[in-house]
Amino acid sequence: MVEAASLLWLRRDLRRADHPALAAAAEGGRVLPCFVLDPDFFDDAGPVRQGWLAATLTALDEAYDGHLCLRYGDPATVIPALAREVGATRVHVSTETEPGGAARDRRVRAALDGEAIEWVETGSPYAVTPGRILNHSGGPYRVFTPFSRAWQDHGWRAPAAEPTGLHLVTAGSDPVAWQRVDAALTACPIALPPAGERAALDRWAEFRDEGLHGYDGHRDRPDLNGTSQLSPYLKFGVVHPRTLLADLTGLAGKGAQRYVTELAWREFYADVVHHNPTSLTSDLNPLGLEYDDPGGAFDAWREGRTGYPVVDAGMRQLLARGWMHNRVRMITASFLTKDLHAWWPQGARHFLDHLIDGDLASNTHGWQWTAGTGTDAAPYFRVFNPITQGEKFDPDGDYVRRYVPELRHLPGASAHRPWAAADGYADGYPERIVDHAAEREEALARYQRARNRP
DNA sequence: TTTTGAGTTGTTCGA
DNA sequence: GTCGAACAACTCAAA
Repeated sequence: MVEAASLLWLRRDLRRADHPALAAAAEGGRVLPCFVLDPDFFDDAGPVRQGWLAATLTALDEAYDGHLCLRYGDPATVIPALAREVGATRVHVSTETEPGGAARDRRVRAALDGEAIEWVETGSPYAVTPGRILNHSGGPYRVFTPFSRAWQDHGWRAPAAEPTGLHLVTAGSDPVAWQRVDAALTACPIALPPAGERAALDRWAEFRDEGLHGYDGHRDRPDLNGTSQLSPYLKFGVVHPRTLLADLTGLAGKGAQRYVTELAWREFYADVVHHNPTSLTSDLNPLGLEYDDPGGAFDAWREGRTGYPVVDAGMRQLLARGWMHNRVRMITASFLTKDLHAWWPQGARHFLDHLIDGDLASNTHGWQWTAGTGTDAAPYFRVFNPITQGEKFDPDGDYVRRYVPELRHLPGASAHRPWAAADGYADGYPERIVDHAAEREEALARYQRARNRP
């Protein structure tokens, strides 16, 4: 057993490069990098999210040259015990801003209190740590565009330099913990993207050099491969947004500007959650709408058999890939909230259970935006039409046919209207479970009633 | 303090 | 088929 001056407790910063907490830890002597499989987070995560974390941890251990110490248990017990075990006098972390993680950190700090072990926070998963961007009245922004301007004006630090003279040490991992990781890899029901930092940076370089130019025009097209596909890496901090922003700074063009704006959305929603933690589970702006329990219709939505092709393609893409195109996330979310009249947390939970990029703040507030309860006082009349949205953003029907084999016999855009084709239902595609025009009227009527209620 | 302009991503209808 | 107007009222941000 080699003693370590510091633990580097990794959480949403599972990388080596551009890592301020690693740099800070390295300055103080030998470093033990560790990760805690927290049953509160891990055990109920579902096989897809567990699988992606497991693959990421396996790659992380390689990135740290096999030095990653993995333990299973409550961090409030595990971290102080590990620090004692290796004689560490400091625990270095990146600041956790999400309410659940922040509460966990408070418990761990309390457990370290009597131990003469210092807690050091350096950096966060964001270019600008949530809470730093304030409006002229000193309060938080609740509208995206002014936030985005203020965030860009504020700017961010350059990427952290690679620490010199880094000396990593090893401590025994909990064998049960690695067994759980291996089991999660085996049990993962979907094909995962390549995990780890090398894969993330390669993906970024490819997108930056080849995809960014067409990003502004293609990002809304689920039939094309026009997005960066970096969200699963950003979720665990395998790549830091500041790394991307540093690359984007010198780049002109609408694609680069648009990509910066998309990163700003991630920061905006983290900021909104920082100032409104209860918005993770309830309406940011309670409207007093009447909601339905969609019952069996919820299962049809979940499994992709609503009879609306682009909705079903999206829901099946989610189950098959652990990922769904952003445009289709909005269409499917609108369908659940406006056509089936469900309360948004029911859908948000399903997304979070199946997305490998499931980010609590972005997912929740994406849903709240669609439902009309979130930021952006949404016009009441914003109800997506799943048919025209499909025809507009999947104009050749390629996306639908890719994920809905029952519609592969329908050419071009006709895949969006099987009811209009003589043989539209020949391969067993289900009939529409609701009439969109009627449910749109119902949704508008509910908004009207909520508005008139005292 | 008051006022003014704006608010990611839409749909439908009628000319 | 294309295009502009209408679709509530409200909240937010900044001058």
